[in-house]
Amino acid sequence: MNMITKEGLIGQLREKGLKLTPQRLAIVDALVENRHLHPGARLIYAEAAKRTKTVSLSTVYATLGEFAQQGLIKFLEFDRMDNRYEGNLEEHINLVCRRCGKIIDYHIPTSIEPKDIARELGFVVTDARMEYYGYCRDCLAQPKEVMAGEQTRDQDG
Amino acid sequence: MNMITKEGLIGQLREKGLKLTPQRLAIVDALVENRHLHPGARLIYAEAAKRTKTVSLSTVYATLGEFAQQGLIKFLEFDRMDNRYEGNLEEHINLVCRRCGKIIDYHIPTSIEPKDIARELGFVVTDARMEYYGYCRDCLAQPKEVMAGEQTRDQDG
DNA sequence: TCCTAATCTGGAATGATTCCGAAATGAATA
DNA sequence: TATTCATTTCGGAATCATTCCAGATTAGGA
Repeated sequence: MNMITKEGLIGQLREKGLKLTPQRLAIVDALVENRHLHPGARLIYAEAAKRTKTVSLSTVYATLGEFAQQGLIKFLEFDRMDNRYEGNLEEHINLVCRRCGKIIDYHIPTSIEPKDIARELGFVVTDARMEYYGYCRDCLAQPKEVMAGEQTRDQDG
Repeated sequence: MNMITKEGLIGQLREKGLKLTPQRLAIVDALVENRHLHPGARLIYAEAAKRTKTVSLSTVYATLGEFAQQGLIKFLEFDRMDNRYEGNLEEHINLVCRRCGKIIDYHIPTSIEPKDIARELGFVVTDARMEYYGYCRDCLAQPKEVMAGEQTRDQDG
């Protein structure tokens, strides 16, 4: 496992010489406590706001960007207008439910070898990202009527 | 292979009862002729505009959305503010170069079995998407100085 | 306690995408 | 060929996540 923890993140901030501001600590908390949700900036903002007197959305964006850049968390470009961040740095597939939006991590048993790609195409892989879209167990358990007539997204049926 | 072709797309439009307007034909051409580029809406708009008297960006968006919804092309949610569409419907990995932005298709030799996921998690996969980020051969061939100091993106290092 | 680079902030700006009502037009039909 | 109308197109406004900015604040070393 390679999940973010409060201590781990704070330790890394110290190592990298980044200041420990109340805003950052609040964001760290929000991040860790919601790590399984693949939270977006808005959620982190809302959660962080509960934990400190002042935080602005600008700060949340800047901080998450900084964290991602430093490799503390992973940035997911997603969902058109709602990016997400994740604390699971392990290689895995994100299973994205088209109905409820929930994201489930699925550990990859065998992955495509970056070495093969480098050899074949000369392309050096630095980062991967995989998503399978579909319907999660909970949503499948819903009565049919509820599922029917629901467009998954505007565009990509 | 399962690449889009002009005849194929037009045939499908007919089958599905969609009208063949000059705008759509121009978009079809733009799509087919740039299929290896994973073009975004702006590019298609620019290319389509060369091929017909009138096209609006709204129309391009609507049309690409319609095509994707009908399964003629695949919609890629991407790049924060610049989505892409692709004509390669085959299962593959998109190799995204962090420097020049080029996207190379890499055919998947062995993929993760949706059946396994369904059995283990009850998650039914309807659609997949995989991206490996890194540097393409051409960019790696550049002198080091050019590569140095280049941030891949704002956020996700 | 001082000092300064690092941070924070609110609001304006950005830019892709969507929405909307009205005008235009394929193409089926008479 | 003319008629008809559901489909498509259009442009411009609206949306909305994210970024930018310039000034105010502050963490933390000296």
